[in-house]
Amino acid sequence: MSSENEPPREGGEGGAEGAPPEQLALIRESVRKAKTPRAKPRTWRGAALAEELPVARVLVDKGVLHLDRYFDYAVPEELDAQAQPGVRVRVRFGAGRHRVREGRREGGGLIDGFLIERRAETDYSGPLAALAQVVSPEPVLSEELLGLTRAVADRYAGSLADVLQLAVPPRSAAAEKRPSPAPLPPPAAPDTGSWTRYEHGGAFLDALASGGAPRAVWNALPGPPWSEELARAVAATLASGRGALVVVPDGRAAARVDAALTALLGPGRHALLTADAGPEKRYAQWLAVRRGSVRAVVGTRAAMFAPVRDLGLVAVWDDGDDSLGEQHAPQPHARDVLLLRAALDKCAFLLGGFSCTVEAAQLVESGWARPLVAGREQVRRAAPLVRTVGDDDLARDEAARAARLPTLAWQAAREGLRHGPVLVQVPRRGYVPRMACDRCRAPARCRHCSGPLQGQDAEVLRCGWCGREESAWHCPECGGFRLRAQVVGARRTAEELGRAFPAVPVRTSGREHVLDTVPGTPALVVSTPGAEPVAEGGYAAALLLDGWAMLVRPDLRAGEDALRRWIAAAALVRPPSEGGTVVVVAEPTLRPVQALVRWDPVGHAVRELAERAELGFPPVSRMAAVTGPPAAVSEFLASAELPPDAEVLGPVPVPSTPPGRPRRPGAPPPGEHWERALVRVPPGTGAALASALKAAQAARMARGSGSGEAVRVRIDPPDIG
DNA sequence: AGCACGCCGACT
DNA sequence: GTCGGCGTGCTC
Repeated sequence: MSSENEPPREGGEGGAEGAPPEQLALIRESVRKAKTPRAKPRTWRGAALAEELPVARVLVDKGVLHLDRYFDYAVPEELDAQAQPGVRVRVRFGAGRHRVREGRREGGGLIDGFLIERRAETDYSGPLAALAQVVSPEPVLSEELLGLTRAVADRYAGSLADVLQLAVPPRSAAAEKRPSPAPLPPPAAPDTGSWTRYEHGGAFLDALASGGAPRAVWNALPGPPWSEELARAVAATLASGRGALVVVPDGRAAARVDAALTALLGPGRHALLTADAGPEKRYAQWLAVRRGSVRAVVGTRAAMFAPVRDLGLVAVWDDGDDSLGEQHAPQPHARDVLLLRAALDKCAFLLGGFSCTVEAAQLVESGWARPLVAGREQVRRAAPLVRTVGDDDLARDEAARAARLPTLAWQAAREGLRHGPVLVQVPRRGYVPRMACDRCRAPARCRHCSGPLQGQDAEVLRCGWCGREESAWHCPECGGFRLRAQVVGARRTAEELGRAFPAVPVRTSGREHVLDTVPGTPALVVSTPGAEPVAEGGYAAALLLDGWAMLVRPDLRAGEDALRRWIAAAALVRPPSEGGTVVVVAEPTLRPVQALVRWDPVGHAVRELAERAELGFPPVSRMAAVTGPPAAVSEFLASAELPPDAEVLGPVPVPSTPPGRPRRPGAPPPGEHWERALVRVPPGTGAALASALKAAQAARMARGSGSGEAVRVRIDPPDIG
């Protein structure tokens, strides 16, 4: 545009004449201060400024550099109408824009941003640049969404720009052009349905329907589908005239809730927000929600930011599933984002699952949420019979050694197949099998560091801790020199079972081919955890074969995770009145195994929580990980003004990525040595820790690249040993 | 991150 | 008096 940046006419900008004089004066003053050689007042695009509120406060979308600062821009008159709070804008940003050549401002690339607010004046002392463009008049960033994203950025010591990238989907002009459908009136309140199985279940639904904001941790029972119960909670909230949001771990679960909502409410009352819809369709759905055409949302983790109007309920299902943790900075977890939403919007909160995380138990323990559980009688009626096969049983079991499967499992499979499908849960292929002595079953350990020896694909034994190769292993217990894998891959188990029951079809569900449902006829269904299909009428039996592998992981969550996966599979099995049986191959004395047998995931989580509190572990204490080159980490920690009772653990070296495997975020680049320190603060100090770390990051960025390399700060690191 | 500004030494 | 080296700091 040729008129851009032309020197102004003497006496100011024609169209701005009627503006309050002090506003214009301020803008003109800021222009006058421009460090141009022949400082003259300027206009923008040769045109006038907006009369009212001529300043636009903009969040410039430029990664982590600026952290949470806003920048003020002048609003040209022709953008006045479109430049509303919440719209996407484009601005010039960069030091280059002060370069003056032939009387024109140049340089500074065009950058995307969000218009945060319109103001009468600026507190910036330099000259304001003009908004270059309003990308679209759609106000995608509402005040509520801004408040939420800011709270998430604070909680996770991240930048607002990073969180906004997660919260606002990329624009699709085509989707914006299409009008969203007219909203439907609120539906009638649903009946209580199977919520009567839970103590206070009916009261919870009533509270939702009458506009209340109850908060509950819901331990779901097998039987009537959880998706249907969740749909009822959504319907009750809609009936109150408010909106509802449900976040689930994966597309399969979202499809189930979607189907349940359609069955209960008919089409048009809810949106499905998942990645597999494709960007344009997804944006159209998102817009329909933002525009208020649709009042309810079900989706995967990115839906946690969905701009539902007048939010009455947020719900999350199976919060122990790690896909509810965002992969992108600052890695917020859906459960915690929805906690923030419930607090900010003063709406109802529902955290449901067949199992129970320590975080969920903590919400109940602290009194913030109330338990929504079934009585023991209901549990006994719904949960299948669980039997265990421990090490002693295995040692005595000749058949198990010969055929990899314990006798009890064979019996359960044979019996189950007479009545319907049998589920076989096997470890994921990613789980490197650990090795043990073939004769006495003593685990094979590294002779240097006692780490676990693992069998690679290429038949090479390698220590899982120090990485050394072992070529001449022999058992220190019994002198044996033959090894066996402790767990068997899905394919081999499937083959073996198929041979044993030649008349029965074998179906597999896993990484590549995930089955959604299987018919209720006899079949062996071999599945990895999380990929179990739902069987029509329920499975007659389930064999959980990976107990050993799940429990030995050196992870705080190993027990909770194992229990969660077992219960998820066992919940697909018929009730005991129909002969439903589960066999788990794991030591019956272990706490998660006992919790499965008694079907008491809440009790398990409560005990775990007590232990974490005693040891000062999260989520009772809040932790943050600081990772980077050793010098950078120690410099960072020295410069950070941590809360007074913060405790620094480490730093310890970060294990480097084994060659040939993809580098995970937070792992050092090949050839570099990184360290990680953990910072721990007592309960209630989490916010102070996050803000201290954020401030230290900001200071570090401002100092520039000269004084050392960047460190990564991660609140609530998931993989602490 | 770019990118311009500025202080200081060397050269026409 | 003027050119240009890189160190420092800002981006509305």
